[in-house]
Amino acid sequence: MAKDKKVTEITDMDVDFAQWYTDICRKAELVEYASVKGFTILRPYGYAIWENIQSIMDKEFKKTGHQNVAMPVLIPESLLKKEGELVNGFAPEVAWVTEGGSEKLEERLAFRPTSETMFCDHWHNVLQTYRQLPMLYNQWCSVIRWEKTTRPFLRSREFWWQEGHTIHETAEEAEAETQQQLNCYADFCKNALAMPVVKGRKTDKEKFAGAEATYTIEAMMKDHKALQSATSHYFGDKFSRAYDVTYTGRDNKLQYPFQTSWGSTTRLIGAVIMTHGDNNGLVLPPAIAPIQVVVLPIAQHKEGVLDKAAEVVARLEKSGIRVKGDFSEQSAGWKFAEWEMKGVPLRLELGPRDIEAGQCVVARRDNGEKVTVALDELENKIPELLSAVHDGLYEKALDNLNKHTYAAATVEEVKDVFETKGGGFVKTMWCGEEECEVRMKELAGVSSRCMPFKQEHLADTCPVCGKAAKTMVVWGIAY
RNA sequence: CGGGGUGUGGCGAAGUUUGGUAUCGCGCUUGGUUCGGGACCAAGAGGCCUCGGGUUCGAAUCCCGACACUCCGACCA
Repeated sequence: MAKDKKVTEITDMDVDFAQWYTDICRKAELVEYASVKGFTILRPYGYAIWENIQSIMDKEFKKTGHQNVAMPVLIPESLLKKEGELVNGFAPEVAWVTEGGSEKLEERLAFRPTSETMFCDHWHNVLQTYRQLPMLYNQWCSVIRWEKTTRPFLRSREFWWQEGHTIHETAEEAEAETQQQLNCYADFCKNALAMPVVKGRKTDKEKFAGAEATYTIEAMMKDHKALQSATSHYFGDKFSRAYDVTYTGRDNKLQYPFQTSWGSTTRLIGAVIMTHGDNNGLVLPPAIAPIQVVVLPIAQHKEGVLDKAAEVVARLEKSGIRVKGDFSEQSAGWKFAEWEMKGVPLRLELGPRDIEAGQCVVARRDNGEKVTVALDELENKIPELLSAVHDGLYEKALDNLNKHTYAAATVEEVKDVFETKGGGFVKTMWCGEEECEVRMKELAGVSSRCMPFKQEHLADTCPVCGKAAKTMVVWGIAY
């Protein structure tokens, strides 16, 4: 294997990408399997990543006027069934409660797979006047969907997420909210996760059950597969009508509000693993890394080393950096490998020679580069280096996305990308017919990821049927 | 849900074909020597062999069943 392979606990990604992914999830101590199939335990290190994601995102939501609420976990069957499309979409994966204590329940209760119905029921009760609009709600919770095959973070029967639900006076306002939140996600991916995404609209076939329009951000993983990383839905007044959510409008007439919902999940952690990870393990963007800098004393038995290292930790902590000193008895080499596997962005080495020279060695996790930093300048240099790691990660991810995005004019060309070029995103024109979308899946094995907002005119005709093309679609193999 | 693979101390495996006292490496504990890329020596601890039935004097091993994990499809955040 390559010389830079230093962690042997992790299967190489080029040998077995799926195994590599699972190895990271387990060996970096992010998750552990629970005793029920498809349920996972988020361990302290994994949960800390999620907490960082939550705290950054939550602040963004609040900046635009959203408020957090908590809805019940159980939904009565009758309530869930009021909107036909949503029920049909989720029916195969709903888990039910049928007993309470020793009593059989009169009516089955669904574990929430998503909470549109609960929000609508609540709004039905509390909404009176246009003066209360818009209502901009969000909740952080877990939901249950009885998936058939499961993988940590990517697909599990319970997952943690945030679901935003809003109602508005006008369709335009609701549409704008949908776009605003999609952009919020895309910005988050870029600024916090160092992950570029393609923004676009889902085709009718791929959109959320019951939505009028679904918008998505799609990211490309290191194996060139697509990962839907967040979605934002516009519902029109469909749910309002189904759940009888009404208010008295400015015209003193009864009106139905226009609704949106938008969500992102712990899947984002899976996205980070597969966007930045390497053969030595996890690589975390600094913004969400539970530990941004690990301080490793070298020859720590020697006089003064541990004291100096503790001093460095305290100074960095004081300047607001998430820092940990590893003063355990393990050898230096072992610690290097361990913290590399856990994806810590910066490693700060401090040995007797450094102390004498008034400096330390800082190694970047993203590219392995080592630089010598004067101890006096730590408070300035460490944030600079963290920011450099972020940029380095983003550049690399963007390069991966660009290098594996193709344009195709025929079905054969689409197939060729997946058969000989190792896959990626393929842009083609499309007539807009679902029949052609299905046919593309049959012929080339790809599904439509989205119709990007950034449209290009690649050709005049649909590569499947040859009729006049309406829009450009991006195809890929999805997780 | 269809098709493969796997299940043995915390982790990774050998043993299963041909039934006969449960093995190895890592990790863990204690002591010592080490310490700038996964150190070494010594002594220890730890296992209803995934679970449930069956066959047998005797089952990790053979038979039946269940469950879990995993990979490839279909479905989905």
